[in-house]
Amino acid sequence: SKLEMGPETEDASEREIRVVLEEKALWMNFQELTNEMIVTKTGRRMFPVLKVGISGLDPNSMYSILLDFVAADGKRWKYVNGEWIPGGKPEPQSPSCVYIHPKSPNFGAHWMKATVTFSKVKLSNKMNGGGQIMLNSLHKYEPRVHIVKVGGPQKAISSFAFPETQFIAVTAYQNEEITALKIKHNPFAKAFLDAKERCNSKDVL
Amino acid sequence: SKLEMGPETEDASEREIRVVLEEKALWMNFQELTNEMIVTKTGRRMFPVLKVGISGLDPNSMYSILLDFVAADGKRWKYVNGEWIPGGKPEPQSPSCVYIHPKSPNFGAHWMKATVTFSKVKLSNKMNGGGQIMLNSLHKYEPRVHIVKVGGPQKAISSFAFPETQFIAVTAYQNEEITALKIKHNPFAKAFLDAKERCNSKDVL
DNA sequence: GACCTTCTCACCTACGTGTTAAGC
DNA sequence: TCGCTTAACACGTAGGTGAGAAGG
Repeated sequence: SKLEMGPETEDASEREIRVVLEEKALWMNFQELTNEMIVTKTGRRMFPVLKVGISGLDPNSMYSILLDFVAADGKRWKYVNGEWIPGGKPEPQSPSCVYIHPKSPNFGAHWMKATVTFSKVKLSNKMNGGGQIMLNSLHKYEPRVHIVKVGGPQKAISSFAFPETQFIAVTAYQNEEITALKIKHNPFAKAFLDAKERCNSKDVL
Repeated sequence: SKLEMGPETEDASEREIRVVLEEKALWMNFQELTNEMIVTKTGRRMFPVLKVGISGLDPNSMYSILLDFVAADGKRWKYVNGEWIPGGKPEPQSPSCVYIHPKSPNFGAHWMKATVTFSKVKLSNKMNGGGQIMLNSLHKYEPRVHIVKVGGPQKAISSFAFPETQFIAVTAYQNEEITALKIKHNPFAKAFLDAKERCNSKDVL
């Protein structure tokens, strides 16, 4: 299912819904180096995980929280001599499919009482309708969160983009500094952190 | 949070909501032997897992699905000489706390499109507000599912009990036939299934 | 002693990592 | 060759089993 959007924040009128990115410092460490996210056939989780704090909802109304990825430019990027350089011809990119946060739909009170975490979204380079989001490898994307009021008169959608979380989709990491940063912070990559530590203690001996 | 119930099926009027137990044959294997469920301080999952098919909801209305456990009798049971025998004095038992299915609230269409599975409910013998359900060890219980319409004028609750799924809460299995049946069917107990198989092949040698 | 509960343990399921070599 | 993708792999996280010994 795709989401065709008009201009952003169609209905941030009366209440002023706010969505703020969490762990911004971590994201900026990656942004500095130009962030990369692995895409695989079966889908790969994001790291860092996108987490947001939400406020300004009606506690008693029902909302769904959506995540999609906007092509930051239509360009194909290439990593040469330690640098990302864009291809010249921007192709038109349609917005990605939409990931629906698994706790959707739920009350405004639920979404506001704690950080909303998109830990389970999976990025793929193939379309295989298992809830994964298909992206084009070597293209740049910007995550975007949508808040949709459900049950009521519909058409109340607010959208929020997070430039700090931009990344280039890749099938294998290009910048080894990105790899090192992922290993340093992602608990699931602990095996490789341990390996590096063993290496370092060898150097000392 | 407790659920005080009047007579069952307060509002099964116009639509006739139906809730049917899945994997009934498996449940009856356990029922035959008098089923037991482990309770621990931190909470233990049920096996078999309670799974139900739901029909007759309004696809566009919002419902929450609840699970609780009714004390089948107030009696304390005892396993002696390979048999469960009840104690004489039935104590009054209040209904258990309520487990809210994690996909609640959701549309009728969602609940009806696939089997609803309570795999994550945890049974405990202590009260330690982490979403676990406290039961009294050595007492007999009957699982019960409630369907609550939310958002609307409330007070529309339908309840369904499943006699085939009755069990006695225990801190350690009493009937070794129950243990064997659990090991046979629960993938998480595969270690003990393998051990038994190694044993059997030894016998052959 | 008898009965029930608690804790630690080995052994699984299930799956998230980057690495590496092979494929195209 | 080169650039990119794929699949198998070792090694983690995270947590669900009953066994068996210890506790009350």
